[in-house]
Amino acid sequence: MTSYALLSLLVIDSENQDGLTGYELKQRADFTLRFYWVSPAMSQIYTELERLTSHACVSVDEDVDGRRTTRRFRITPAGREALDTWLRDPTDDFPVLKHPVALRLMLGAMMGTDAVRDMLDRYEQALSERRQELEAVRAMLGDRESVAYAARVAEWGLTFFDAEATAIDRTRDSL
Amino acid sequence: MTSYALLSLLVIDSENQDGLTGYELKQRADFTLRFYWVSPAMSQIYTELERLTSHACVSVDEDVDGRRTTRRFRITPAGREALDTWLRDPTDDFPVLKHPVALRLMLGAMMGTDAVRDMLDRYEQALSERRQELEAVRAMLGDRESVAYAARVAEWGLTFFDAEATAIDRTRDSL
DNA sequence: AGCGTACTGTTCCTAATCGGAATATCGGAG
DNA sequence: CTCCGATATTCCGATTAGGAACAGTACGCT
Repeated sequence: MTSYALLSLLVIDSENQDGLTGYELKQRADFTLRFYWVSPAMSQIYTELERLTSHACVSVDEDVDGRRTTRRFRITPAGREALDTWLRDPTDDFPVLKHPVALRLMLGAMMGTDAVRDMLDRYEQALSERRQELEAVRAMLGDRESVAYAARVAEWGLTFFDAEATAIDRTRDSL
Repeated sequence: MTSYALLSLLVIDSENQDGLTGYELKQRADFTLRFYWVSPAMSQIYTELERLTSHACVSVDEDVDGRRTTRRFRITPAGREALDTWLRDPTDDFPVLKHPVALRLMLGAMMGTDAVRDMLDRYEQALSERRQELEAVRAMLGDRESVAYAARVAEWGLTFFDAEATAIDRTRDSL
């Protein structure tokens, strides 16, 4: 799955002819991918790139910058095709949510009402920070047609964050 | 993290004096834990139980049932304490969402509007099935005080599902 | 010029998690 | 008594997580 996520980052960047380094891919992942997926570990990015290269889904350019050589990766036509096949595969699986707050809330009786309230407050705070970050991404995308789908994904994320805020309020009211 | 999830299942079941087998834990996880976490693989359940046993957080009863011996696991006071310490730890991390639909939506321009619509329809369908399952769990919990927190977690999940439905609608309207 | 330091870029290591297949026993329907 | 589904555990390989370690680069500062 992660390989498709990386290919998608490479496609999105592909107007830029230079390609991306593993390091840059990590940065892009940290910037947007993390809102609806996870930002893969460094280690995984490089191993996936290795694999994608061996499948000819990405091509590598070795840049010699003085004393070190860095590698820039670009998606190949074969990579695009693999991505396209995956996009058309109708067996999309269901989203996975790992929610530490819910996990703890389950044991609210053991925590006590005050500790639950504190936890909710902390989560509310963290949530509003994330929301602002995503809002900034959304604002940056504007209404340019070329990034319309990215904007839709950002909107989706904002809807999710708002629902979380609602859930916090409802839970607090029920205590 | 998974070990705490298992401990929480054992705590919740602990009115029942018999304890649970690994298999039963898997069933409980499939039933509720999957809505706000993941249902761990068999392999992981047994390895975690092994580890928890070695840390004296769970105790094991070997039941000899005819030709085979099965093991029932119960949480120990030390296990409760470990769980309690974790519950009071204020460093709860942020929820992680892995959303395949959003990942594909990002490349909507490559999919084409029709394929995007189809994907949204399929997700809407899958979502309503999940919602019904969770609704059934919620109904089963009723308003008994002993499961009030589980009910709150279920409500939280329903709020999430409703937000997903909203996001689907908004995305569809924007196409 | 030399120094410090933050950033860029890659590799490496370990642990945790995933996903089921394989195995084997049990319990009940017919 | 036989078959089949449920119970129970083990095993395997692959993927994912999370950073530390290492090395070069860019840039401001004195």
